[in-house]
Amino acid sequence: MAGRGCGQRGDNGWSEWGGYMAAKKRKLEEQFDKDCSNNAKQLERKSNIFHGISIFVDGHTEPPADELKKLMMEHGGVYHAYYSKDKVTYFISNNLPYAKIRKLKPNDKVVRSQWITDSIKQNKLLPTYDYEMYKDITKSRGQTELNFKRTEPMRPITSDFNVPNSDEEENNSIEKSSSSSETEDIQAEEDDHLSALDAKHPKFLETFLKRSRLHYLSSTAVAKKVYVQDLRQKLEHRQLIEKRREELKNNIQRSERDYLFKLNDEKKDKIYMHIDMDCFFVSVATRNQPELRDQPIAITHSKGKKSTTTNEHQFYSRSELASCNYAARQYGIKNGMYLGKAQELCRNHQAKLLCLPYDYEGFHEVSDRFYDIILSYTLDVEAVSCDEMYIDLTELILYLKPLHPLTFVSLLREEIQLNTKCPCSAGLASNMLLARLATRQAKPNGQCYIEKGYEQEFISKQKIIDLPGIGSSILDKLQQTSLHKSIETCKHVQNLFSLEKLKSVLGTKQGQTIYDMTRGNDIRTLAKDYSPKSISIDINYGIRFQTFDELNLFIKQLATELQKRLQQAKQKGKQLTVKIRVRSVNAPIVTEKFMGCGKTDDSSRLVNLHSFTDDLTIIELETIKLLKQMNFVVSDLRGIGITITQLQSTIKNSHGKDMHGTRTLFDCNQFRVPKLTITTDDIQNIDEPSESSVTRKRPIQQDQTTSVVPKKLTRHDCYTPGQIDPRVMNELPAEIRQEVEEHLKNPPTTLGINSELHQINIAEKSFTQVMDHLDEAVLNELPPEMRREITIAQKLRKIESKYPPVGGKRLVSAPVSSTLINKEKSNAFNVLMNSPQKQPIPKKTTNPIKKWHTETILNEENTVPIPLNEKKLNTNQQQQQQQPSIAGCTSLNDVKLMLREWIESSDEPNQIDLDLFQNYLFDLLNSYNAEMVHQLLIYGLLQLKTLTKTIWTDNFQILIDSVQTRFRQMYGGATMDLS
DNA sequence: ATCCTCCCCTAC
DNA sequence: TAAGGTAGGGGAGGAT
Repeated sequence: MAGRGCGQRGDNGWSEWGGYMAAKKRKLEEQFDKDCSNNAKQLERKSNIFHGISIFVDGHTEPPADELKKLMMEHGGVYHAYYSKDKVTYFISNNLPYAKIRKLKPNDKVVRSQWITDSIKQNKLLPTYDYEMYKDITKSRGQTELNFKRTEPMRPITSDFNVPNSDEEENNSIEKSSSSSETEDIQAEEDDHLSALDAKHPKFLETFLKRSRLHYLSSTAVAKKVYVQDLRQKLEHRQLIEKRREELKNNIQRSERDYLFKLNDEKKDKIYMHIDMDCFFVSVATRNQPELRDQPIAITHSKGKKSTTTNEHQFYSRSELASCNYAARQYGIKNGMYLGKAQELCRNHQAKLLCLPYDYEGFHEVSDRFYDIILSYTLDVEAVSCDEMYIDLTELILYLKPLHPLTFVSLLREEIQLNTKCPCSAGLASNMLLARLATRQAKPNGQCYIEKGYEQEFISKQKIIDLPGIGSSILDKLQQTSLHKSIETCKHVQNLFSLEKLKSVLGTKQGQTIYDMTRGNDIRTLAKDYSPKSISIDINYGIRFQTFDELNLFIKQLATELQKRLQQAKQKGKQLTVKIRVRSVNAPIVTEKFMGCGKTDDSSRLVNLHSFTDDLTIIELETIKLLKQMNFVVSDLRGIGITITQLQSTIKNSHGKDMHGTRTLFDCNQFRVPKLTITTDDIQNIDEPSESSVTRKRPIQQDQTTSVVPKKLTRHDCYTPGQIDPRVMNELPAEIRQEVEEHLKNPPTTLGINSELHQINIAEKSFTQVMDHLDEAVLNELPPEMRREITIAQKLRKIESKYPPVGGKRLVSAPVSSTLINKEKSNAFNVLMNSPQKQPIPKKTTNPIKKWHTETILNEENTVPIPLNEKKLNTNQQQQQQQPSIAGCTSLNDVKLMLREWIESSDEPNQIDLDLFQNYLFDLLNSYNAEMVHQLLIYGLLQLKTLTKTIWTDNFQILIDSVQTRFRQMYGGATMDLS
């Protein structure tokens, strides 16, 4: 993989950086390279000849890429820093290797840079024909494809000291095991320099996650927990277990040992097993070449270094070892170590480290087999990770009586070995802690049973650092308390620390835990009921942004991924935490590890969401909001994470049925629209899908059939205007509370309207609030007619909420609205109320404009625009004090950008979008920002002038007319001058 | 005294 | 080059 941008830059446009540039390394230059696009934004627009044209520059060009970038910006075109199959229309290059051509779409044109400069000279867009480099690109593709499809097979790369004759059969067999389609893809990406380097690249997140070992570990751990959990519900599986146990019982030949073993089941003796694959990644990668296992092996992304002529100027690789085998460990090599370091250790022993690539497909396969074998004997399993679990063997051993546990375990391990070609180790003991430590003792490829009577002896000699949950930090704390004595084993702790001492050094819980652990005590039982407590995404690699815009774009991707995870887990959360890592003041800008985060200062911030959510936009907006509260320089950002906590399952509970049933989570009293009498409680419940009890203790997760207990309101709580949190209500002094309730029942604005109408108003509010919170997934499943009804109602609602009475004059409820509300038989209504997923969502985040480019149901809608006079509805809504916004944009510039993107991206606007935009302009007028309205309309007209989009122009004119009408109403007949 | 937020630590 | 993710437990210290 060639270094991106290596040959792209001349000195052009960079004189301002002068000596700075000269002083820094190429990697640093790349960052400023990205920055160029920002500078370009401030460039003067000279023409629009490249309108609708976007380019990607590859390789060395004249003028260089930076200059081309600038030129494109000045003349209305778009420059992409990365090649994207979806976006780039012209590939600019003066010398493009064939290897890259195959990456292009058939219609992509490879054009010489001169096309750009000539076009500018003549001030018009010239035909590309004379500048195209590979005119027959489409034709030659078939051929190219054939030539390039077979990618260079992955081979084991020996670092430092190369394996002699590395091209021989030995390697071919390895190729076989590792040249999955995935590795082929990766290889394909690597052989040109278009791959995703940092988080600015649109594909970065995807490629990163695909390759990240840590992501693999955490995601598979969760997957296995879920898998075991699900299997427990399956009746068929219990039958399988019975069958398998039967077979086992019949097939074993008992030895003397078996008859000697007695499990004292009267004393309720327990027997736990911990089982773990040995150096999982390496074992899998070599499962077809076990003979390799004698030499030191590691799994790395880096291929190590091929050339081994001398030891001088060896490149020190910062690629981390995902896993290394025991042969490597004997030299002090450890998982997570930099490859460079590991190579050094090997070199010290005149050994060579064999670096093998990741084989994620194989990991999955082996992991699945490993689990399925064990699960075919028992479901008393707690999944720890893809290659590790705890098993409560008590019941199984009683069943297999008088079989010795270790006899069973050897049979089991044998089966695993045969089936996966990978070794594993197991530990047995009377509790989970000892079982786990026994495994460590057993490794590699062994088993160990700490029998009664040997437990104290065993635990005494265990190292503190080997206890689960004890890391270097805690060890340090312990050692610092008695500098003169070495504290290494459990025995040391037993002798030197009283319970009180431990608690004072480490805190109550940790102190107690360590006190117990060092004595071999552990009262835990298998965690059988898995439900996640948080779902999150963290990226601390490749984070390099120059502008907030770039960051925002990445956050959108993060939010999208997080939403996906929430939905897959069928969870919604009520709390969102953003965590950032910012380069420490003294840390170098260019990190030691390529694209790493270096030394950082970390901080986090959380917000309590208004309701349980898995909504992309809410996540995105709340994240950005929190980020804006945190002080940091964007270019110093090195890591970012979003965590959703306070989870609630969205699937059916014990009382309800799912979507296709009749009752759902949503189908609770609090979501029913009351018929006649309404209390303030009912209104509160719309906003707060919680049980009323204030006494239950957090955490809330135990019972998913009940909702969350209200938490105290804090400064972070966010409520939309017009909504009152019940907790606030409860805490108000009685007097004020009464007043507020009174106000809710009889808002001043409804004076003179009879009481029945109040109730309708409130009912209407409830219903429309519910409607606001529907998401497109639910809407999509409705029949078109219903959908339309709802969409119209949503629009009404939207408009209603945005139009406080003008000039003190109240308008009467429009008929549309009340019929809709009163029509309890209405299909749409019923379906809505039975919808499973819907929870109230803060209104501010339901802006459908977000869907401009991800068109969902809205563009299918055949919605008739609603005449202005029908839109004015009676409302109790409080006046919104916030600055009007659309799709999260408030500043003139942002809205302009969005407007431009909107116009450019479609041949004709869809009605909903137009309405939303119109509403937004009205909002601006209402907040006396006619100037902005004026500017936006002018800008829109200007954009349309350069295009020939008739439908657009017509629609935009209609919009302008409406705005003018509104403007006249407000400003005594004056008209905006848009000429 | 108890809760909450913002960390830190650990594990795979 | 390189792919330093995530879930969960728990402590410090401020807020209530």
